[in-house]
Amino acid sequence: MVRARATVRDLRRQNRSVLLTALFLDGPLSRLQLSASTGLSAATASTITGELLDEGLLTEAGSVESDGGRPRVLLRVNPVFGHVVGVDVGETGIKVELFDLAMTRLSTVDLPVAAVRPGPVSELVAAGVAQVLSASGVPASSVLGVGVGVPGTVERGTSAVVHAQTIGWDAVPLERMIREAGVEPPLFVENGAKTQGQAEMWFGAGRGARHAVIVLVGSGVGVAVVTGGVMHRGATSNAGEWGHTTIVYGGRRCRCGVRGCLEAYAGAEAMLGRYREAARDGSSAPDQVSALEELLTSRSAAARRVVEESVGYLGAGIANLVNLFNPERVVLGGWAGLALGARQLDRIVAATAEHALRHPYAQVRIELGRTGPDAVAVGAATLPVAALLETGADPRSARRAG
Amino acid sequence: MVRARATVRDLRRQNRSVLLTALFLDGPLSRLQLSASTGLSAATASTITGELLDEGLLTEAGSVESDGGRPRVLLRVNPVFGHVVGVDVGETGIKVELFDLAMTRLSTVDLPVAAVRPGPVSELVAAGVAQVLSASGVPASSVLGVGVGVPGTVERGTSAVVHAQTIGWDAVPLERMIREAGVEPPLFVENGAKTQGQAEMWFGAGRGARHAVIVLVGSGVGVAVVTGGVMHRGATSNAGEWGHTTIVYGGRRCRCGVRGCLEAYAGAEAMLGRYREAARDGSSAPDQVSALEELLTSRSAAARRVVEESVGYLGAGIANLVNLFNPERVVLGGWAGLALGARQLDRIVAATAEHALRHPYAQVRIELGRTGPDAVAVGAATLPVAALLETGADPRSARRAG
DNA sequence: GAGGCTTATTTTTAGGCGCGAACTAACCTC
DNA sequence: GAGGTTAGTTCGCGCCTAAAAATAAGCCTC
Repeated sequence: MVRARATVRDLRRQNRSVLLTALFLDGPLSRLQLSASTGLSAATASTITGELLDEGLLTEAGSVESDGGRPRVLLRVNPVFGHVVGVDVGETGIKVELFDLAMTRLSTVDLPVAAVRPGPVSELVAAGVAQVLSASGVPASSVLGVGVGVPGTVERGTSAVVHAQTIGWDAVPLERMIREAGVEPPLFVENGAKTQGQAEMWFGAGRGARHAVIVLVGSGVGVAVVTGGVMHRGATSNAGEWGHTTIVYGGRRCRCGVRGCLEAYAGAEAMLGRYREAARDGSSAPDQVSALEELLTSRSAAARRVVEESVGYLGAGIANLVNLFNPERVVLGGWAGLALGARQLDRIVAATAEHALRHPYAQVRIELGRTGPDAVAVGAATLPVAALLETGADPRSARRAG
Repeated sequence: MVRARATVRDLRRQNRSVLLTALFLDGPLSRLQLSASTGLSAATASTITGELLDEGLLTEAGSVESDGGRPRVLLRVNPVFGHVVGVDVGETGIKVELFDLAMTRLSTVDLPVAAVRPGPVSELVAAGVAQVLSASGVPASSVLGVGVGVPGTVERGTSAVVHAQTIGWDAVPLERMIREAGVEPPLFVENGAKTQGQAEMWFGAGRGARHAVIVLVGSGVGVAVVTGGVMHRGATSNAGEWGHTTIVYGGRRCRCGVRGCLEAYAGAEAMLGRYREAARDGSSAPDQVSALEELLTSRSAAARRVVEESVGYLGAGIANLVNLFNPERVVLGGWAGLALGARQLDRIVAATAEHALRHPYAQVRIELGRTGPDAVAVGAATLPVAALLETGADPRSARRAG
């Protein structure tokens, strides 16, 4: 409600941003189409796109013949104006990916990690960034930014600080550390669930929704909430700790120490834990992923009961989000969420319907996620792109040339 | 992220809005103070305030001598530029209040209601509005808008529609009905918890916070969530149904039909219900308010256990909000919330601390509400004011003269 | 009590911006 | 190649804010 004052320069910046965003999200468009879809006059659309073409942000992308008139020239964001890097810092390894501005993946590097300690992780990130650049021949000066998705919450001050209880990170100044390890482009550190949510919003099942909840079920559970097209962060970027909301007051003890957290019931670890307790036949699976697969396909009564209960808890948890946020879309993602959802989406939806209020439930569509295994990295790479689009790539603010 | 295009007219509108909002919220200010606090140049602050003075939106409010220079002339929002009406539609009666633009209460009317049926309610609202106007001699043409706080959720389309399961309202076109009952000024229908939250944000314990959660415990429980200074509404204005989030999976059946809702544990009705079950000595109190008072002051073991448990459930519920929204402030309000909080705030805070994650909890301050019993009406009256401030009282858009 | 000093506000000037109208460009059909 | 049609550009206008200059309105000192 309380906005900041604005000047004519802000006007231009905003309209540049609007045009650039329209072109980025809705592919090649002619100047007149742009004018129609943004509401700007043809004159203004023309002068601004002219400016953006001069600056190298846009390129022409062929033309479309029309029935009897001058053909339209299609414009698009120049894929090689700059590049972006997305990094997924996981508990077992680091994935670094390089994209051009059309979000085409140019290079990928996977680096295994023995112990997720901040020092070595920062070094590996820097090494990975260098590797993807040299592998694809992209000069470092062309990189608009490096996005980093991390487990745990990210506090954004002058320099991002990471808190991740589960891997023992307490107030780790990761942004500074990565910078000191030799990464020069602007850094964007963000919680992995939020970067993955961003990927679903731009390229996956969240496309087009203004109010959406992206539920991520992996070993634990997390959520990214988008309201009014904006990712929800809260006062200190700690928002969205859905996994540790109480759903069974006085229930099972969670690894965070509290009783009855959703994560103690609905994550892969919790499901497998409850299964181990229920059936003493001991899964032989080597890792969580195949263990969950085994649990989900098992026909034993114990397995089926665990799965059924988990579906119930997850549905209730989703219903809580539906009641609180009233989204138009819920996207179920994360490796465990996709595995569970592939077989049980109907029943998850039914459990949600059972626990949610009729009215908000009637507004929502619940879908499976549609981004691949590198969603965290893709989402991380969108962060510098989002920054570029939001500022309208204002040439007056400091920016590295393309 | 995706904004709309803007023109020079939007610029002016926005800067008018910024100045007007600064004056409304931070009392009388001189032109130069305005310039400093908004970031606008002194010249612009001067021309815009000149315009607003001409239009009657502002008045001079004395001057302050300075040490050796020209004294500053203080400006303020003209209290009699227009008036606003706030209506609280409750389950037992309707309260109508008239304010000037300085939010000074000019007149109040309380109308008892036998059965909350939409038709009679609309008629009563219209009658109440007419009464407060004639009582204070304010002409109807001076009323900028009438805000109406209602139980249940409000769907805002071309005309607001109310859903309130608890009182049997299903898709009631209240806005149209009130209009047809003879209320002419613009109508602003909103959920009562949200209007009360708005009152706390502007005049109560929420002042100054950009991310806040206003928890309302009455007969049932509700919440208003403010993120980034904006009241959270969701896709169809149904957001914030905290009372029916599951906190005890499979627990007590709630009046909404689902098991384990927070409202089945933490509202006054739930507390009294559990008390009746626990202690068969039967309260003799004539109404809920005094019954709760009795419960809270009773020294019986049963009463103390019920209160203690309720504090735990409420704390867990608040912790869920803290984890999900990461607010800087939690305000506990509502008649039952204030009664409970007056004696047990420490223990509610402790219960919240116990259930919330360390980090988001460390950012939050939990306080008692500071608005009086007419908070819903005051908050409702702020709705037209907020609309006025947001549009910058643009004289080009249709508006009734002051 | 006149001149100088200080601070507040208004006026003037300059640089931008988006829009609408008029204009040019590039194609098609007959 | 004339006429028609659609796409894109140019130009003048009205508005906007910022910066600089001018004016207003007090206080202080000698």
